[in-house]
Amino acid sequence: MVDERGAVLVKRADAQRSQRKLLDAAIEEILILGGEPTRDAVARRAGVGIGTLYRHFPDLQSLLHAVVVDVLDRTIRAGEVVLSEAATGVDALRGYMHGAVDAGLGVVNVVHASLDSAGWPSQRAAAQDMLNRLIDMARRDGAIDDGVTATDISLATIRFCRPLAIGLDPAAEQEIAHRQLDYFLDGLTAEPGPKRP
Amino acid sequence: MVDERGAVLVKRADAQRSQRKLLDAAIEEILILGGEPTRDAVARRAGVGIGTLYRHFPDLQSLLHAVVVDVLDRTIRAGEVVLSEAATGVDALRGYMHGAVDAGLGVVNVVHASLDSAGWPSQRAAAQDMLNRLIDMARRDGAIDDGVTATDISLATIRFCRPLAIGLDPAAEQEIAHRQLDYFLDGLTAEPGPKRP
Amino acid sequence: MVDERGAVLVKRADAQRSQRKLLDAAIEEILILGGEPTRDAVARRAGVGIGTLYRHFPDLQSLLHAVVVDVLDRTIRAGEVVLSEAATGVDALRGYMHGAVDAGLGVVNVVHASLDSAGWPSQRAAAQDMLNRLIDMARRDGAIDDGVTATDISLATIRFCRPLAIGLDPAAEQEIAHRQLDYFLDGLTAEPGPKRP
Amino acid sequence: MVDERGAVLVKRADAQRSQRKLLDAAIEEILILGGEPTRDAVARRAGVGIGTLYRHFPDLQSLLHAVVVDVLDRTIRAGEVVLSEAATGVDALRGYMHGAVDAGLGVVNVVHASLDSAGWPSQRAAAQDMLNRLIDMARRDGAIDDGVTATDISLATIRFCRPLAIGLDPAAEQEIAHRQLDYFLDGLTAEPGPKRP
DNA sequence: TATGAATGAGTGTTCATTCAT
DNA sequence: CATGAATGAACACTCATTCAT
Repeated sequence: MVDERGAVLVKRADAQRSQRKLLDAAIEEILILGGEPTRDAVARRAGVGIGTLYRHFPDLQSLLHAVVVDVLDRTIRAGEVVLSEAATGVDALRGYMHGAVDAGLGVVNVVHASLDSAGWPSQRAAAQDMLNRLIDMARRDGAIDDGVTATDISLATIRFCRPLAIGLDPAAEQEIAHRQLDYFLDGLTAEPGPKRP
Repeated sequence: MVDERGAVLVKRADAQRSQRKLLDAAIEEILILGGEPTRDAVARRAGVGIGTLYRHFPDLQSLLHAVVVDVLDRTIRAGEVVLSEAATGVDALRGYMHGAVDAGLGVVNVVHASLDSAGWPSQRAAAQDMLNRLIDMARRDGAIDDGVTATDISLATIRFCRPLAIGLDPAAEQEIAHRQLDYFLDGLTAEPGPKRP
Repeated sequence: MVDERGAVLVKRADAQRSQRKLLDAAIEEILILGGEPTRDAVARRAGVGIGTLYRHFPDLQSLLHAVVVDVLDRTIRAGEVVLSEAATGVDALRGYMHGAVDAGLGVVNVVHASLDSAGWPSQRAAAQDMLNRLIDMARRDGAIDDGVTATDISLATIRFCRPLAIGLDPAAEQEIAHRQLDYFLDGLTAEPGPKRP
Repeated sequence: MVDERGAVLVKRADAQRSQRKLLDAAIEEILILGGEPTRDAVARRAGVGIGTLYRHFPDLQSLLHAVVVDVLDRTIRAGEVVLSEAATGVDALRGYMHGAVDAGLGVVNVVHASLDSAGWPSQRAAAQDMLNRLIDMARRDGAIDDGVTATDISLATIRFCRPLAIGLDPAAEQEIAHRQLDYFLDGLTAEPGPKRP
């Protein structure tokens, strides 16, 4: 954290503060808007000039990318906690997915579309790894079917994190998502029923 | 259908044709864009002037409203068919929801957000009624829990009709939605498991 | 000028008036600025909205192109007059080039750079034709050397129409250009001297 | 060159190096751009911070001024060489003007516009003096008319150094300029023809 | 003194909406 | 009624300039 040129480090602190403010502002805007925010709005909410936003994130891609990385990081950390604390695999799975919905992972989805899938590789790998351990744990308990994959969890998490976009307030969105997720998890851990023809 | 003033009838036919063209154009644009289309694009696709669009749909609300009504009508009709043909309540429920996903009911969601919930009352009632009969049928079979409501079905249908917006092609979107919906329906018809704390 | 649909023709009159105003405004701005004008300035000077400018000239290219065509048209017409009225070939040549400087043909040059050379083909051909007749006439008089080409006249006209860009007022610019042009024409019609090594 | 405070001297050497780098960078940018460069581009090419540029040249004027002085200095030196080596006044005149075109004196013109004419007095005087000696020499040979002034040479040099701005590559620009300049010089040294009415 | 992050005014461009024809 | 030209507010982006480090 410390190198020989003190002045440079001080500068960086300033920039990091701006970046953090911009990131938080972007996330808030995305959650409020339910879509891609305007640059002006992000800068205004962050309390910095529009030029500062452009210095840190020269195009929309880089801003959205940073937002995704930020939210993924938090989600992965939450998943690790769940893994180390949950009594059973099912508990862990439930804990993780509900946690993701709570964490506002939905932000990821809003920005997902515009991003090249090749981005944020380390987060992607870390998430994949964590999910595999989650599923292994649940399988060892005999709780979930062999057909369930990490991708299933991943995509379902994305689905239940997305806003329904029918004008609901955030609280209602959350409540509905959790209720629907409970049914989904019931299905995941139940005897498989008849499938679609 | 016929009155004494021929000219007026001709006008009306013209207007209806314009309206139909605008509606179809709006739906196509929404499906292509995955979001709210520009007025110019809708008018251009419909092959009418922008002024004509504004005459028929003075504001965004009225256009989106008309689109929702149009799509809902088709969905309800599909639900009625399922109701009259399915052997069991569960079959009917599965048939309806998978059908909705296939039917691209997703269009409704895209436009849902901007609409006041008080709109399209007759379609809403009709849909509500149909869903109630669907649920009653399933309950009589003992297939679903008492806690499941028509609103659950409604909101879940919306959820599984939404695009994940992670850059998937439509075919993949559909496949994932159906797979996830199967798990959800399993959960709906299974013994309720542990819920979120 | 008249077709079966009156309404359309009336519309076009409006559009033509706007286009004319925009063209004149663009030329004035270019002459004042000595460079590419801002869209806002052109629209403001023309007394129309910025959107109107974009409707008529969706990009800078099309506006500059239209300006070039407009100015070229006037220059060619002036050249034709000179051709039909001048007593000798040298008079015609002098008359044409001084006339071009007076006419503010310089506008052409400012915008020349950004244009694909393939543009405005008919004006180009007409100008070429007129210049050839001008040169033939001067050659028949024995006034100019065989080495002088239409391209020489063309490029020299451009040169002497360009502003010196040293902060002179338009009147001084014109005076200097005419004075320098006189020397150049003297050289064109004189015995060729020693050339650059 | 040496005073008691070594540190200050070191600073000064640093500053001079920065100034030289900035000047060279500005000239390069102007030659590449064909117009006024952005400050960022100049600083980047010079390899210094934007703040350093502003320290040395607080406003555009001072930067452009320094560029002009720099280029004029070189041109005057070239003129002196021509004066001392040319056999005749006409040769000297031709040599000087063609040399200026070759030297890229055009840079001066690009920046001329924004400068108050009162700037760079010593260079101006030196140039004036040199041109006067050039003209005197040519007059003594009987080669040029009494009407030709130092200002004529000055302004004509500027004219033939300016890019035509019609998308030509630098080589073609140079060739055309030299060719046109030859005709101009022919005119300057010929019997005056009929002038513009 | 050198650096480069922050600022914000200015310009380019789109698009919803109005209105004359 | 249909048409599409005109309008201008909103948003995207650049770049000259200041100032904290």
